[in-house]
Amino acid sequence: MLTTLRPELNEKLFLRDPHETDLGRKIIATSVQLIDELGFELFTFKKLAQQIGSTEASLYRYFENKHRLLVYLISWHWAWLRFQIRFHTHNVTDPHARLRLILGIITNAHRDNAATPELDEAALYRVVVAEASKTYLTREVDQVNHDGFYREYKSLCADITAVVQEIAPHYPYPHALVSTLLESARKQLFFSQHLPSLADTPTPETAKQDILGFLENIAFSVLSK
Amino acid sequence: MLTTLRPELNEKLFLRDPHETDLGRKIIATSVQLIDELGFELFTFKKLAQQIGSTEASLYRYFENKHRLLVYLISWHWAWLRFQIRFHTHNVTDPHARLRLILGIITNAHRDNAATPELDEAALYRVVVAEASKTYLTREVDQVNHDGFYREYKSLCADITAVVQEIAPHYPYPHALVSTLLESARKQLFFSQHLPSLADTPTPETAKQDILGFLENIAFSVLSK
DNA sequence: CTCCGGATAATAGTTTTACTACCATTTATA
DNA sequence: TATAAATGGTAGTAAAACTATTATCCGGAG
Repeated sequence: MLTTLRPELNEKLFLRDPHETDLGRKIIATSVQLIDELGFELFTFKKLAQQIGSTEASLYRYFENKHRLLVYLISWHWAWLRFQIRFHTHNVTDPHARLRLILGIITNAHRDNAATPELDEAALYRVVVAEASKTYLTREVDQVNHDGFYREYKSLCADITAVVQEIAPHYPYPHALVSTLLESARKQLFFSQHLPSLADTPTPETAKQDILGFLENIAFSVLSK
Repeated sequence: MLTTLRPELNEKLFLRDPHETDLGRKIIATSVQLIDELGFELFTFKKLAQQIGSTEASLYRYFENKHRLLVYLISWHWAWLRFQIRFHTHNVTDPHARLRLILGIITNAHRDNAATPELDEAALYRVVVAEASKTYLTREVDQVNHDGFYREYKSLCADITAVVQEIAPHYPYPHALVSTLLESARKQLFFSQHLPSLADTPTPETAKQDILGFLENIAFSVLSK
């Protein structure tokens, strides 16, 4: 099970595989907690090292810098989403039903009963909502992209795009639609928490369900034409 | 004309009004150039001061920090968009035509013939595309929002939402739709330039037109139900 | 005209972050 | 057991983000 939940990420994402060592696993688990708590800007390798009981230099042996660590964590989440999608849509033949399931998974509106022992999955999702855009909103996008660091996200989009194209083979914007749905799922959750006048989520309790309704409405309106 | 193009921004956005002094105007004009060139992370008050021929301490008299300066610049853009929307839809009565015009304006697909003497409007738009999310993806969102720093963006959304509600009074997600369209306009342009597999823009030349088509397709599919 | 007060800008710091070079220790293997 | 390779720890540096202090300008009161 553990192996299944630990997808193979691009090896360039790290200098040394954090899953191989005790310190490495501590880095992953503790950085999620700390970024969730402090936000990415205030998060530093020094604070992380103190929390772990290690030193800055040791952390730099695993990740080139804190941005690469963020890319690793976010990539892990995309790979994990992709795994969940494959798992839950495994024997669903109707593409409409598949897309509906996928939207449920990407809005995190489904209940998550799988165990991820090394990682606080809820904390990671909060980090994804607040910080994921920062993985590519950087001057080094093109370099980072060229090195294949966004492979997980692009694979996830490609998988969902295939479902969209199965539903509507002649729809002209399948890639844009999928990336918009993925981005909007996170952004609307962020807005519902911090800038509610930009969202339509009356109560925080039902926010994820409301967002799911919104995304389903967009997807199926657009694809049913 | 100049006064019209210089909307009243929230006074809390700055410590001293940059439009009142020579140095202030230089800060605005030069910071747009520098952020466009370096990206927000590598942009510093020291570099800006050197470029202007001033000092760090002087800049801190105008803006609390570089993040507040970014919020100011981005707010200026939202206010400017809102002005353009009012100007171009002034005597358009059909809400469908108005929304179509608005989408053209927010994708920057329309030709801009207005003069903005103090500001390189094209450079500012590139900054908006690459950096706007960073104005709210910060630990201080709630504080910054409470101080009214996102007023311009929220007013812009509110104006467009009103048009949406005129078209479809019973559509349940007007706020989410508008913020998604606004966010997607920028993000799809970014993707078309840096992560093209997430967009549907075959050539860079037609990117803005393609994105406009995508957004129109979403908006009118959703609202025509 | 000149002296004074307040506003503005420049100088020269401090603290923190991001990173690096170097040293010590442990572990794996010949 | 010897040794080198891997791992971790120490002690820096350069730059960024701010800040406290000092210098300069500028408009009015005497």
